[in-house]
Amino acid sequence: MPPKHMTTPQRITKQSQTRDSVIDLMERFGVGNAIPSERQLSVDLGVSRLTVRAALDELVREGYLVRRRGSGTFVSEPKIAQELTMTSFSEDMERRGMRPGSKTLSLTVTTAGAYLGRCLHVSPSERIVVVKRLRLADGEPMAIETLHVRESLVPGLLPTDLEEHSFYELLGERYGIVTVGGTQTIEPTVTNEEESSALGVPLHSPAFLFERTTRSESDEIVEFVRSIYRGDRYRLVTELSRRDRAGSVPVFVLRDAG
Amino acid sequence: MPPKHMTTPQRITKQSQTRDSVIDLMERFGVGNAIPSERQLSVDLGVSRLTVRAALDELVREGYLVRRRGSGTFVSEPKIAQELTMTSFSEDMERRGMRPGSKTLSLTVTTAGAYLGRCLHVSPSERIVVVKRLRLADGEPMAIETLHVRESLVPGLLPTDLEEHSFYELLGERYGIVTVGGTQTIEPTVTNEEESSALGVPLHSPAFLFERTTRSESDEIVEFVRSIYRGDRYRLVTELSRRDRAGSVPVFVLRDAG
DNA sequence: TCAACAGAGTGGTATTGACCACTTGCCGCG
DNA sequence: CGCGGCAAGTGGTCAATACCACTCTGTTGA
Repeated sequence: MPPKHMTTPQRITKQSQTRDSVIDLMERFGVGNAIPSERQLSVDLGVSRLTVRAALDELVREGYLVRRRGSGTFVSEPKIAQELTMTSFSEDMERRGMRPGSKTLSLTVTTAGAYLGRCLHVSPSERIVVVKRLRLADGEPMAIETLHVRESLVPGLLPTDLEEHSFYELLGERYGIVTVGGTQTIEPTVTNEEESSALGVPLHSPAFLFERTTRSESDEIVEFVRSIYRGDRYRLVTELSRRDRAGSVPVFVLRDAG
Repeated sequence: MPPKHMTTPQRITKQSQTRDSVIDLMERFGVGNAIPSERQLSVDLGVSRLTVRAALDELVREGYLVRRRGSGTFVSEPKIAQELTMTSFSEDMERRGMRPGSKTLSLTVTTAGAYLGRCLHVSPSERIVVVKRLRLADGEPMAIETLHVRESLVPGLLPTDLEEHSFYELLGERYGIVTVGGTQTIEPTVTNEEESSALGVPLHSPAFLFERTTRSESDEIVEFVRSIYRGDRYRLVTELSRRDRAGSVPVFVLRDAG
């Protein structure tokens, strides 16, 4: 049964190959140094300068490179911040050079009910797996994550599975579900008794409330996640610009303790 | 005395002219309809197709247009949300179709001190104007804004000035200071007694704390603003995507009351 | 010795031309 | 009447080329 609607979300284009080559070069040249000029890259990689520019444009937008007109294109400081994009807690922590941890507080199965049913686009009577996890960075509690997913999507899911793997890895490797996008909302909130004791912060401490729904390739809702992030350890940082051409990407910054 | 370092932040390029033309067309064709094809635009506007594409790329990134391969480029739903970019409260409210308001709570002059001096890149003994304003939308309090700016930059600033004009308009028109960018951080917090009574919310209500420093053309720090936004009326919304090419721009959404 | 200048190199913008993959709707065949 | 396929039109990608404005550096002249 061939897929009727074959989407090619990750087509191999010269631009994406160029992007990857440039990323290699960035590591080789190191932070603060200039990479070869656009014209040079276009010769070396055998693509047109336009293609090189398109690839560099991306990397500049994502903050990996800085252009200086008349001077060159330079590798920028590595961000100690998480882009506010589709990354898992585990991936994020590894990028920061910290040891990610996950402690499953509970794993229960209930029916969706009205609110969850609407979030997940399923019948209110659908059986839903609810997993509550404590997220750790170098052993310190950083966030509480409550995951909601249809039981039929992840049969046989065990609490220990989630302690060793990223949930997105599990979805992709064991269940063959590829996530492609989602919507996330962020609000300020305060911790309740349960959250305070789990996170080790005073009662009613300021915190970020993240709510995220994730979609699969076939545009189905895969999960609904509700996360509480410690407000004393995280902040959002945005570079602003007037009538900007590039479009800055906010980053989610983990602060130093104390 | 000619400026030694003449920057041209807003050069007139064919791309920007094309952008403006397309914005006109968008309004003429209306939401949901397709604008002329890239090839057609390139003929009509007398520019190359790549130039058209570059202009459309921007508008797509900013969410005004949606491309459908093989079909056309369509005007997307107007966002009821504020991009997390360099816009003033007044501009933002007008775009939402609400009546912006501003009530100056206090205007004092002090010395910068250690912390403010660092934020504004001035001596701790520098004289600083501190303005505390209540921001209203259709008469309802939405945020408290505390503005810090060097007195020497804005001589003769009056409380009433700020009730009738956007501060950025004042800076540009009366003082000849053009702002070009800045950095903004966002944290969760709770309201104190003063903030609660001014905003009309219970004590210790969740709120967003925005801190923003703004730079001028000559790369000097112009202002430092600390704002408290009601957490029950605002939320941040982000569209997520895996390995996205476009880079999604988070938006700051004003929720319905109640 | 030092300042001013010229040139090479860089990113920024723009054009023209071409091919591919996809969507859509029309037309003709069964 | 219904269905399939074909063709036109669309956005997506890429090449080769040209010129501009800016930065930096090395040379030259005072």
